[in-house]
Amino acid sequence: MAQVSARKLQDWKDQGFEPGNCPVRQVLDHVSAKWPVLILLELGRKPMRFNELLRALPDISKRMLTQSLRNLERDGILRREVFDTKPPSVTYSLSALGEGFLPHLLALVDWAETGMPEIVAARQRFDTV
Amino acid sequence: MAQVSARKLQDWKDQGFEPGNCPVRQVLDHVSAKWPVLILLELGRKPMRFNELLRALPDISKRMLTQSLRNLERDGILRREVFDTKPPSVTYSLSALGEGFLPHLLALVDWAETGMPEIVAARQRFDTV
DNA sequence: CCGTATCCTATCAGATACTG
DNA sequence: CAGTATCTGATAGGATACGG
Repeated sequence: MAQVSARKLQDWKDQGFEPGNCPVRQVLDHVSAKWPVLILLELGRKPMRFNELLRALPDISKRMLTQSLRNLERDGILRREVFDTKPPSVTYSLSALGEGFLPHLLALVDWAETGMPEIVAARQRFDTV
Repeated sequence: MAQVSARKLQDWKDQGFEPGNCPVRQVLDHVSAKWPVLILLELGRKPMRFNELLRALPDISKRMLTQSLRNLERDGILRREVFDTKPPSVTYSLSALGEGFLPHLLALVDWAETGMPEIVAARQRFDTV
């Protein structure tokens, strides 16, 4: 594993990727930020409409929901479909790209859940010193 | 996969996990933030000293490096060893927990790299509309 | 060498009010 | 229903200077 990590980093540096201009990091930032994670998990269950998401995520604001959805849509991770009914309805769903991301996200969440006891213990040790 | 996602979310809600008080998210935030990702990738290659990391990550500031290292140390993801030589030296290395995280991180990076062409295309479509 | 302390700015994110 | 606009407080993050 260390070798993989080492090779990847070297590859990037060979290509002149400074952390600042790395396109991968931009995407990672979008998907791993506060709300996008929750949004993607919700949409992993089923496609949803705007206000449906608003209700499912109790303490998100409209502003943040809109912004997060736009970012994810722009990156092609989710799809936005407008039905010109009255009143209008808009549904959001994962794209193929988004579906491909979900397993990684769940694996990460699993890792964090599994490691929680150890992490909590580490924190207590750190804080009491 | 959708089922896994659905069950997980329901489990959390049953346990009264609001997004705001979710401990998993705190950890995820720490490891997925701007600098920690790069730090973990570097330490995935080999243990490193403070200034060594500073040189490896060209545009990080001391302040941010210190802060990021402390967060990761507090969560027990990396280990900090002080050798009381003169001048003093401090080395950072991944803990078992950190080693366990690395594969997930690399998988995510891989996903992002593989998907980049599609993402770039999606962005252009989005921006030209 | 390995940090801390301070200051200062830019961006993030919540609350509120308004629109097609 | 599905947003946009605006204002404001909180937070992140860079630059610089200093200390053990």
